[in-house]
Amino acid sequence: MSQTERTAAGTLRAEHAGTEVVLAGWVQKRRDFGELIFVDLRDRSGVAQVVVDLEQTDASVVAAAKDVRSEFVVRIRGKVVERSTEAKNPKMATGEIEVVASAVEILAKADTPPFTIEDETNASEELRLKYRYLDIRRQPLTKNFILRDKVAWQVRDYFHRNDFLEVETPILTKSTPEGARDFLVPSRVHHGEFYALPQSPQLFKQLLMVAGLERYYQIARCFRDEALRSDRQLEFTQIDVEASFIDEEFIYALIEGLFAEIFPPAGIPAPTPFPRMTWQEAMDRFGIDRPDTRFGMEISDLSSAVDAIDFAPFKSALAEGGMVRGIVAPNAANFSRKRIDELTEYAKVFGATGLVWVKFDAETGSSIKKFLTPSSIESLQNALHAEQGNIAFIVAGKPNVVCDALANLRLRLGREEKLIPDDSWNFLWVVDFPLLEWDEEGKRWAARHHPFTSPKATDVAKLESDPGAVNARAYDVVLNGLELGGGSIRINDTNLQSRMFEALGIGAEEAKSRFGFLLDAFRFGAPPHGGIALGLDRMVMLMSRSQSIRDVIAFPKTTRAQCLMTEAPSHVDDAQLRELGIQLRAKPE
RNA sequence: GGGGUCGUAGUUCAGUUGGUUAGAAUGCCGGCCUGUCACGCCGGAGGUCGCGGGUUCGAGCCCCGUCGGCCCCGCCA
Repeated sequence: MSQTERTAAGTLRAEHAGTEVVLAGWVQKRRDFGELIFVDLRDRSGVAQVVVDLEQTDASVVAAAKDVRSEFVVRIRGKVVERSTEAKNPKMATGEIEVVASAVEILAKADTPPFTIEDETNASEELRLKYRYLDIRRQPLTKNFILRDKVAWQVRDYFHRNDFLEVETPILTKSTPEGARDFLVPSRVHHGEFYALPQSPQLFKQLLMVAGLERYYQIARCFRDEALRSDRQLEFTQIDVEASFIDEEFIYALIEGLFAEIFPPAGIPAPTPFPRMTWQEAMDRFGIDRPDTRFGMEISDLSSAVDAIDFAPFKSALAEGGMVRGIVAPNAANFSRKRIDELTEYAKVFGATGLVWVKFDAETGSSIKKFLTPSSIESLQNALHAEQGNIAFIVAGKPNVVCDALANLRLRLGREEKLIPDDSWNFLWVVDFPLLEWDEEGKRWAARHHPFTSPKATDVAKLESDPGAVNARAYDVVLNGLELGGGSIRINDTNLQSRMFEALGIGAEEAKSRFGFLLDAFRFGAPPHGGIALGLDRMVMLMSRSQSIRDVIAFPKTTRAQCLMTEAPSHVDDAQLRELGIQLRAKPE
């Protein structure tokens, strides 16, 4: 048999009947009837049934098929035949046909796999991660990587057509303590000094604009030494984009154009232009900067409606500059005391001190019933736009706690009450982010996006007088409440950049030591520029309907930041450490 | 750093108030079988109950610690 001649098993259809094919792949399953043996053969494209029949071939072929076991690697020559009507299997893509074998060759034997290689395996994720190469043999994962490749290809094609250059930026670079924790790499040549792995190619892509490349993109690996989640890994991939002589509208149109090409083939319509919402509106209506607009249950402000309610937590929240806000769910009857208690615990996770509830029905039940009067109930109901039979949940406290708790309650209730329509996809631009946010711990203003984000021209004057009121030329693109990416128009004026650093409490010296190379570059003619970075992993996760980012990354880490297959991270030889000038010290405490 | 949850044949799980020999399904191995595709039938092998300590006459079960998977808060955008 030829070593390379092959037909993809999963592509065989009735129209191929009569052709002679060579299949090579893994044995999905053997069904042995003695002198008649069925072998399901799997390759990357799918599975096809092979028949080894003593009536149609000689005994040596049947004997070879007898030796075959699950996951053996085999090469089979045979003829594609259409199955008889009763023998067709509508559950298989290749179920119209089968391959009658004339030769069976075992290319490699295999131990019994630790879990069954089937679409619906019940193996634990722990086991699947240890034997990741076996997990990827399963069609659902194989398909994810085929999809990921397709998306990456479409991205490159799209940006290429739009005159963007893909440029690689360093993996070994300079630590910039702002933002996430850096991964550090010790320098052998320079004892005591370290490279950092990039959290994103941010500074490099701006330098490429100064370099005059005008339009840059990169499918770039990024590294952040932070806690892992179902949608976060230590290393992840961004579609990183930057362009010169452009404005926000260019970015919106560019990304909408990209999404309109890559999402619809995955069954996700992306009608353009996408709606836009200001950050303030998102926070007021949804309590979060990445609202899921697939359902209502919007947040209502109750600050004046609770004026007449003599309930101490409301009074103190408002007196201390906080807020009282609430959301309304239908079907108050669905909410038992037990369930309300669970929701209260849930609200506390986000820092709420309590959760007030009010059922608007014949005899208004409420956790604060003794503080309510008919008129205060009426004003609450009006402010909440609640109807009879509804239940309201109210949180009082600091603005960020109230928003956080209500936003998460809303999402949970939306899911539990089945208010989120299936197969609905809402793209959204969130715009007009604040430039700065107050860092309570550091007692200073911090950049919400990063220090190179441009303030809105109309707000520049307030940079010193009222930093919190300055809006940024920053934007996020959101799908169904998940942030797909974000970016900004950058500062290209050295004077404005200095004022920004000052607002951030970064002195000239510090700015020079940390970002000197960028500031130097900007003195030599920086074009107006801006860009965006999109989370490729999250996009593929949504397109593949995966529940976890791990399902779209070939070799992911566990939530404890380990690779169960390679057992990384691991100890290294003392000799390696010595060469790097590194001595380990005891863990603190 | 914190909270929750899980850990028992290869795998997925059951295992009563602490009780004598830890079960099931599936997979695996052997035999039979010419139309299966969750093949069927007969037979068989397979256990450090995550790990370490403790309580007890006796621990899979109770207590303490520890390791690991997942989810969440903090963190991260």
